[in-house]
Amino acid sequence: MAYRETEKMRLRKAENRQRILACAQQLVMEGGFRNAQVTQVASLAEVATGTIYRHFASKEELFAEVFRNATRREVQNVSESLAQPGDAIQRLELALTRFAQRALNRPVMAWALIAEPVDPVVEAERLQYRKAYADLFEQAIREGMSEGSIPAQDAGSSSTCLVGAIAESLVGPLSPAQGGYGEATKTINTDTLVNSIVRFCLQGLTGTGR
Amino acid sequence: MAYRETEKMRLRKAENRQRILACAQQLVMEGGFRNAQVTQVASLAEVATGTIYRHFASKEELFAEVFRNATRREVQNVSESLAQPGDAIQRLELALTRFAQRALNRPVMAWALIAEPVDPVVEAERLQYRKAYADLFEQAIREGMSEGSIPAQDAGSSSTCLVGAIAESLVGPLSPAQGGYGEATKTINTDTLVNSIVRFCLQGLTGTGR
DNA sequence: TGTAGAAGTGAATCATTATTCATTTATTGT
DNA sequence: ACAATAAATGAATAATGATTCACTTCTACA
Repeated sequence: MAYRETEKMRLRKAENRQRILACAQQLVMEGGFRNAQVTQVASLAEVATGTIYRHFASKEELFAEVFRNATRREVQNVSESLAQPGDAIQRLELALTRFAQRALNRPVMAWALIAEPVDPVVEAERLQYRKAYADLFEQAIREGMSEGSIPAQDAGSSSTCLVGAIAESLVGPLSPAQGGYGEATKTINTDTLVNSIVRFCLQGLTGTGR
Repeated sequence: MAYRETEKMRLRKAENRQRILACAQQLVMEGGFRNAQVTQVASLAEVATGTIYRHFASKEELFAEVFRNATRREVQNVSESLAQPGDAIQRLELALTRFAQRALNRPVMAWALIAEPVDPVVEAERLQYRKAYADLFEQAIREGMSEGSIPAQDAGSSSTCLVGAIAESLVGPLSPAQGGYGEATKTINTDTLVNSIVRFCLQGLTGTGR
């Protein structure tokens, strides 16, 4: 008798899987989920269409994983911002600012994650992902309430409002229908925009202008 | 020679067109855009598939019009709320409250208008529709700034934040993935939820708790 | 009643993509 | 080298649904 899966082989398979994911992600980054077809992914990854299905149960699963990966990084970033030193307000300010700036720097990907119409499985991921942000914010708000920097309130509702306010504020600038920001306008308005959003959000939380 | 379009005929055509629109809307109200196919619309309206195409250039056009109609009513409602007597804050409070309550009363339609993934033409309508709300809010904020009930701020950014905060707060409750609100929970939590959202929004604008 | 023109019909067609699977190619241990 | 097994291939198939169009039915008017 003969074939037994060897370490080398397991590694190669893992690499292929990774490459497929990376290529799928690249396509999303370039043109959103809409023009990332299985065939495209395969040809970019230099494998046959059928190979994709050796690694992923369906297109939806593949792209759900792409979504999760892209998202994990963003959530991680927010999480780290909220773990910096400072009171809850300062940390939330940092997190919101960084989130917005990162989105504006990778507009197509951000739009795909935040607002692009996607199929139901990916949409389910999106709901989770928004929930993940909201949970992080909620935690920070609770901490603020304990330490006294944020007045008593329904932390859950407030956190959802934060997510919504920032997401909506980015949709316009990010939306390809609007052409996104032109390169020229970009650097000029980004900071002002981010400032206004953050101001509104913090004020919504604290009831205090700065 | 013979046929000349008569008044009676023009009327009948208009009625058919209307009926098609109404049936399409009904389907959206029942199951969102996703399960509103041209064939379904035709059969519900008791016309042949081909007839749809006598009245609308394409499926996308048809549903874009459905979207516009549904939307017009909502925007109208907000507009009316903002035209009530009272200072800007009071009027905004009314508008936000009514908007949220109406959405929670027609959850499937609201979800379709606010958050369901839709094709690009309808998505373009959605952006306009969100813009329409934002514009109304922006106007009210400006009035508030003039009359002194709202402190100086970027009215444009703030209005977008309002739209986002309220939309996001509704997505969870409305989303069919979450099953929407169960009937039981519905009446219990609706008011609390709406209150929290509105509180956050007004505070975001004014920097003042109530 | 005849006929020119318009409206309505719905089965057939087209378009787009995801998915399959019979076949080929690679890998492993004897 | 060979047998046993797994991985890779990609053309063919399947599925979904929008759209068309040759034909039928209806309307208006002389």
